Amino acid sequence: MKLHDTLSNLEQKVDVSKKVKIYLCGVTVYDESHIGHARTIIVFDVLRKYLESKDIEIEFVQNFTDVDDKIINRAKVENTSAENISVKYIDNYFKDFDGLNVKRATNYPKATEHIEDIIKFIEELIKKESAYTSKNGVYFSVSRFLEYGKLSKKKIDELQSGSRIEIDEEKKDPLDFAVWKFSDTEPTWNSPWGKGRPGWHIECSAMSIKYLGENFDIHGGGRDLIFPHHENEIAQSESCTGIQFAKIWMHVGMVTINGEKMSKSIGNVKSIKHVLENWGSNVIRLFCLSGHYSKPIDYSEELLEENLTKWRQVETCYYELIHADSENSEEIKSIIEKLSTEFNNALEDDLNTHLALSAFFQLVKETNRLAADERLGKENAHIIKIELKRMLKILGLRIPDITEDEKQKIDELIRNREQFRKEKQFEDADKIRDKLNEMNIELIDHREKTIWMRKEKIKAENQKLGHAN
RNA sequence: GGUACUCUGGCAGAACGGUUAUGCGUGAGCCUGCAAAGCUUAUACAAGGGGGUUCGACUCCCUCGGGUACCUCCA
Repeated sequence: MKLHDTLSNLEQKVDVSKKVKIYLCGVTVYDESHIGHARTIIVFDVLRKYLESKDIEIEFVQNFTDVDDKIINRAKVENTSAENISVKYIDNYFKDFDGLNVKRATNYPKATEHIEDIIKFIEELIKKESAYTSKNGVYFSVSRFLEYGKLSKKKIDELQSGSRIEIDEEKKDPLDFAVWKFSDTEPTWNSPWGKGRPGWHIECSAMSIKYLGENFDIHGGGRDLIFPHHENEIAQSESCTGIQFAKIWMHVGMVTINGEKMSKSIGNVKSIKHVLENWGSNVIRLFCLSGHYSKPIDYSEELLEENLTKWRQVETCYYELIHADSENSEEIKSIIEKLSTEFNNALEDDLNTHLALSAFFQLVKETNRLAADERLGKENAHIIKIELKRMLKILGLRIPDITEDEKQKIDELIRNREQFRKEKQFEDADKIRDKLNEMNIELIDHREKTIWMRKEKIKAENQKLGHAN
């Protein structure tokens, strides 16, 4: 598998001959997660699920930044402790991302639980004269790391001239950044240099190296983290270990609204809770995977509706497969193999989820075509179902199981309806159909038989219908 | 101002130096008691502008222009 590496600006092969170690910069837990976070995390979820589908072992570490000025400020506003805030939003995080069907990471290290590791890391930096103590804290000395700027392709002198950073007289160089900030307001920890708390960048260096080693496979996050966060991580880590930090840097594009980045200050943030309630995880995942991960994607109701239409096709396909009982009439294996290969090749080539989805939808279409023609045989359906399920799993899409009880009830209602239809008592037949619709069961009348499917309830769709009426 | 990315049909969006996918939408039709869903089929002068390289460029190069992001916290 190849991935585009921000550092080298080239596609790099992922070494899958042994366990693949991935570190993803998670969220700062001071507020609800939004669709932008969702995109990044869903992209990595697919990366991981794809590799795992090939029986490659993955170690996936994603941090929680649970000590930060924003958390502290929020705590002040809500008149509570920083800890309460972070606990609340970590809880919230899992609600959101379990809802989005994101597989849990191997480990979710928190900054506050790794203060000792961070202190050790800083000690090492000081020993190597890459960091120094000043009045306000311990700073990383950018000038000591000659390759500073290599990730973001920035030149140090240009950074300085264009710098909007307030000049701190205590810093040797305006570009130097804090690895430890002195402070007396809680939360604080004791350190050899004084009471305070860690800077933001240092936690990721310390924790990624602790769990994944000094040189691991993939480090990722949103594009907006390239500078300064990831640039600083490289500087700290490579200064400390003397060897290459992450092998591949993978960055996910922003989610925009009307072409603008989502941000609190513009007030255009869409929370995961909100979109999950209105559209459900399948539609959101399709939306997030609809373009190449490295490019921006624009959030709009129209696009979500488009993805809802597609999702309905997938549901139809799935239920057609379940109900298939015609004679096999054509050779299906070769086309499945072809689409399966296309799907894999797309993902192998820099995780091209858009092309992978093309292959996936071709499989869906092909199935629905056979079913419409009453040519979907049981054996063929079985073969298709295996492949469809594989793709669904990698994409993280899910169709809820239906219980035997429910099935029997539905089948009985359908039999009753068939009887009414035979007797041309259409009003009674339609009543049954309405009743099933209320249960979110939709009927598909083929020439020879009627099958049913359970439609996912999508609030946004119902609202739209409500408006139309 | 600097840096990076980006500019494809009504919309979304890929690949490729030589037939421009795929999906949505739209039109027509099929199926149906009706509907829904689905299917079939049709549909798009498509590549920001201008140069250049080439037998041939959407694809490579130059140039001008637009957009977005980052340069401060941000997924």
